[in-house]
Amino acid sequence: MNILVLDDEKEIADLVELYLKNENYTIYKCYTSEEAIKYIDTVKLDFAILDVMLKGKNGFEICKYIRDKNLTFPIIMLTAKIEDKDKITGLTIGADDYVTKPFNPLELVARVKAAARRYTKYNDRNEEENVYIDGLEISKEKHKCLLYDEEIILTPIEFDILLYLVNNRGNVVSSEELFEKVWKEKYLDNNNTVMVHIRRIREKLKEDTKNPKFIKTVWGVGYKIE
Amino acid sequence: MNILVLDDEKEIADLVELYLKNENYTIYKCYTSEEAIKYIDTVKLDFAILDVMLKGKNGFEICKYIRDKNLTFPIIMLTAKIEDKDKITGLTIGADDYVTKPFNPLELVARVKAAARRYTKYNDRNEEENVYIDGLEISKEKHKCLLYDEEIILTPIEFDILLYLVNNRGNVVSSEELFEKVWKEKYLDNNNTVMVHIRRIREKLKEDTKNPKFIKTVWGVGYKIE
DNA sequence: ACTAAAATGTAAGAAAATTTTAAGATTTTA
DNA sequence: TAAAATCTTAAAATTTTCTTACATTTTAGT
Repeated sequence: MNILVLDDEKEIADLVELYLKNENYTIYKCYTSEEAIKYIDTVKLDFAILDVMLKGKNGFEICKYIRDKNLTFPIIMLTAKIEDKDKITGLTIGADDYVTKPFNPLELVARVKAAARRYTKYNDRNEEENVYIDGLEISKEKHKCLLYDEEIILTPIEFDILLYLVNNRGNVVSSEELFEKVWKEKYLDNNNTVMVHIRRIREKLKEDTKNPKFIKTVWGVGYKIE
Repeated sequence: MNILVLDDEKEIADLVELYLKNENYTIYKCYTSEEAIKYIDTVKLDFAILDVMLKGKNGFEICKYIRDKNLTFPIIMLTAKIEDKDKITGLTIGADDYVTKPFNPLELVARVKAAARRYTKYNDRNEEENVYIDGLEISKEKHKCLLYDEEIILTPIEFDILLYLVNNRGNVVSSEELFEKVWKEKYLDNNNTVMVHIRRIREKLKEDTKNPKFIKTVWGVGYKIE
């Protein structure tokens, strides 16, 4: 994840950088808004942490610059502890959260993670809500799976696998692809984890082992639902 | 879709307008409640986004004005993070959802879409004052909970959690969502606060621990009431 | 302002359910 | 028929949820 960090107080920028690098994020650190704009224009950023009060342009304007470019990644603003809370609200427009100085770096890290989590959640919400296939009905919102109107209790991973297959109805999906989409991590050695899960899903869907109705195996390639 | 946007902070109203126009909605933007009332009286609106705290009339009164006219389209309220919880709860009555400032415009767009979808799906609003589920009766107005006609004394947080679950009957609600809705704060690390409250509610509802009747846990996802 | 009671939050270990692993069995392909 | 791919199974490892006790905060009454 590429994170832009902008603060004209060198110590703070360095501190933030130190803690975030520790979480294996890539940091684009800058002390002036000019540098920040350069990064915004050239790097594919995933997150920004901006100080509100800078010498020249203030952080709010950078935030606005980002939003005006229709970039939607999360932004956290750093604000000095001011009495006037309305002012904070005003200055953090378009941001996702703010942290008042002085702050505990660990709290900042926690907020970064939380904002990033929320962002991916809202970004993934693009698929259709309900899917029907033969006797199978899957409701993403209710997190429910019905087989001939009878509820089938699936575990989170089982549900995600079935949903992915159903969303790619008609296409063959390899174990590798399934793993990377559901687990959201790189597929390394050929563990048969996916296979075991497929087995359990078939079991719960009361599939005929020799001739599955829903999840078919395409030999040498993967699985598919027609 | 015609959306009314009311916020006396010009930047926020403009930002919201920018993002919603991008989704091909028609925006009626205003900075004062007077303008808003003019639009409400003259335009056939489908949605409203209202700031709770305005200089003159507050957004809640506008919300009430809309509901008193028997208009049932969805309303999302914008609230500052700082305003105290009780006040927010009071002020968002009659609204469908709220978003705390600062917010990511993308999140707002997602919530608008979700509220609109729900609205068109079931056009009957969840406006009833009392909810009955099996032996459980919840009176929103009286802030009371009856189990087989016997009053169960719930603390404010317990009541809010139960109410939220009941209002989302049939859907699974994650701890994270529950926390953000009830506490109106951003959910950071995995605290088990929600879990402990669920436990206490179950206890008061005399749930069978191994097989709860009302609040079911959906493993890896959250809780739900059917 | 002080105190007691109630409400809420935190943390740690127990319990429950899921997920991974690994090894042997079976099926398919060439 | 042998090799490759997939399936099956069960136990081990991990994750999530539950429970409990206690700490802290808030509220209400003097």
